[in-house]
Amino acid sequence: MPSPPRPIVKIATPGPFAEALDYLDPAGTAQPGCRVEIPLGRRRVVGVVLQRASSSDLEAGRLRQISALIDDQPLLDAALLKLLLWVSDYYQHPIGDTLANALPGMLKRGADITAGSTRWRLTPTCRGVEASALAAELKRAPRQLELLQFLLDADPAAGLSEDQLAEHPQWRQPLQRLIERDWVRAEFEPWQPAAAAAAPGPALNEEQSAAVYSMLDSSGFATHLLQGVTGSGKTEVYLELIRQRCAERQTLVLVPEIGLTPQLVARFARLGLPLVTLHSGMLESERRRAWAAARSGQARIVIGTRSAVFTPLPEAGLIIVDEEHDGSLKQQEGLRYHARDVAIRRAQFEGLPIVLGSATPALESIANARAGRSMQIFLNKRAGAGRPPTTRLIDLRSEPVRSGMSPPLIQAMDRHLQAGGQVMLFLNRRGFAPALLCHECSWTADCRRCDAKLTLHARSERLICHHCGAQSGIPLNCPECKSEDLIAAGQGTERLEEKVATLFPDQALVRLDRDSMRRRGSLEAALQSIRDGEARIMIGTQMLAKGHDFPNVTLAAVINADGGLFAVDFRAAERMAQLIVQVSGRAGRGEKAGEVLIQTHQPEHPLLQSLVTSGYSGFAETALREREEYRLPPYSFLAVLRAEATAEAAGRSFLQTAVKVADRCRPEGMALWGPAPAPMFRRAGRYRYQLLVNAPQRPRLQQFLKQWLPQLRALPQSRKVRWSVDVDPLDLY
DNA sequence: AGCACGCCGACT
DNA sequence: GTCGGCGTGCTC
Repeated sequence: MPSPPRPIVKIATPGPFAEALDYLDPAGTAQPGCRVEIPLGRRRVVGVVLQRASSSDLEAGRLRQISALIDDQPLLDAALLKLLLWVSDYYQHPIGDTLANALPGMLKRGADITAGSTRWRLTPTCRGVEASALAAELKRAPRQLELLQFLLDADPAAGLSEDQLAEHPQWRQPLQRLIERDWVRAEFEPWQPAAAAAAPGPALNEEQSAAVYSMLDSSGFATHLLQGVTGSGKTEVYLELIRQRCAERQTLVLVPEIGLTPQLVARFARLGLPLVTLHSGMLESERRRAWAAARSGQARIVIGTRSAVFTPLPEAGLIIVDEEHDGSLKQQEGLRYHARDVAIRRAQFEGLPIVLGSATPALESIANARAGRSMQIFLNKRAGAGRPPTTRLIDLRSEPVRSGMSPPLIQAMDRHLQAGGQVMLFLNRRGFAPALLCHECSWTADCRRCDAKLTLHARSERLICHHCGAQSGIPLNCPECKSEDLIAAGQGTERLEEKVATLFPDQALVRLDRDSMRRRGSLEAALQSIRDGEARIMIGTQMLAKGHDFPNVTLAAVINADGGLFAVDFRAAERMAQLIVQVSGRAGRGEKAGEVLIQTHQPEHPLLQSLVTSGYSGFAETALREREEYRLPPYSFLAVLRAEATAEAAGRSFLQTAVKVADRCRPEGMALWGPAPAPMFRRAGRYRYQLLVNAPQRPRLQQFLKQWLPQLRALPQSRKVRWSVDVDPLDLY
């Protein structure tokens, strides 16, 4: 008689396992989406059940049993599991680690999913005793007294959360003693996400209403590309759409960096719906709580960064991806997913409408709209008083430039400052100067571990490598020829700040970059001083360009636009155009007319010309033609195989083998480019190579990767180099 | 990824 | 003699 089928579960396990591992579940209680504790080698780990099965490819004797069931209800619902399996498959990433990307840290480690929190409070017993008596009793227990004082200082109604308590050094032992005295007690409180009072917003203009109306005019899965110029009021369109379409359901809002957009969160709060945010700056317990509130359906609006695309939403009704072109939506290590693309897939699986919003959509998104895969909606008018700024190119070849500043720029700054406007200058290079060189022998200060020049930071008196972080002191004379004639070459924000300070000594100046904003709260302080009008001139990197609304800025200038025109990376021009448009969006948001100046050595460059004369759409037209001609995305589909090692040739040799393997399974029309040294060959002491796979269709690329990568994993060589695949790469370095 | 096993060099 | 370096291999 055949033995009855044994209850087997397929479990996604942390580790480099491409597939799920099989375990026995004799009780048969582990449902898909539940976490389980399982033995793996000599350890115990937390895995997630993907599937129940009645047989296994593995011989029966090698199967082990689940040690414990953690969740009796699935933590991840079927829809989310399906999405995560798709992500693992599409990005060629181990399933266990894919799921790890979707779960808050605490849940990954097996913590309980309580949609509430433990609050620590003083008991009535304690409150009934005089403070002096308490102190007397704890005379010989100073740590308990300190902790008690900490609790006394807290709001008695709110008490202290576990996290707040953990801020107190060495809290566990004294807390235990205080509990034993019945002076302190833990109370569990079911948590409700906050909902502010609903408040009316501004009335929509005709264009905004039309946008909302056209997005309402669809059911089920539909992608809407909302291309709205800066200041056109995209957010109001999102809010109205939620009000009309999604008030009874949950809305997921993805943003590139939440730290930079507290204003956005504040505006969504106006809906009067329970709202949570999810981003990396939160404490782990806060993340778990927000995640749980989304999963329970209590949170109706979930605003989060990249990984929030994996939040469980039992009653999802709408997905919004704001600033959909932004590169930080793509994860650049480990599971290299693009949150926008995953969101589109999720919307498709769950039959939801999705809105992609941007003033400067990714060329992929524009191409999708043209191909009829999404509906493109334009907001061309600035809402309120703002008018579009005038844009002018400054030809650096015909101007005597000093420290990056041309006379026409200086004159324009003078004019705008005299008129009471604020001025913003953009330079995508922090530090004082991007190179230090010897005037006598042309020695340059290079990074020892990278193929890069060290950046001179004058303020901190260091030479810093912006690629690996290595630092050294600034030499007084040339290490080669001993000359004292060392020159700081090129422009950084620090030097620009110094120059502008001498040109406009009476104007308050603020510099915004990673170096000047290192201290907590300094960004908020700087932004406030700009909004107050206290700062007159702002100098900064990208940081300054993103999303902030400063009504009194009338002049915005790009100090050097050349970087985007001749870079090795085919997306450099797109990024430059997006930056220029974002920068332009900073000028003239209030009542006064704005002006935008762009300094360049290539004013006649077709991409720059089309951008200035016909705006971002004109640029996109030109850029898409170029992409089509060179068979680049969105007219082809890419994957990069990267390999690096401390030995100089190991990466190349692995990729050469990979090419040989590919030749055996390469489908029609597929091209392999390389292996070639990465644009920065040596970085952080490792030699880097890459191999580009270019396919005419997405399914063809997928099919190829699925045959190719398992063969590469099986190569003995593959364990001697560090390698990774990047499907739909954004950066090619 | 972790963890053990195993096989070579410098120390109590 | 052993402590510990990190190469190699395995985990349902």
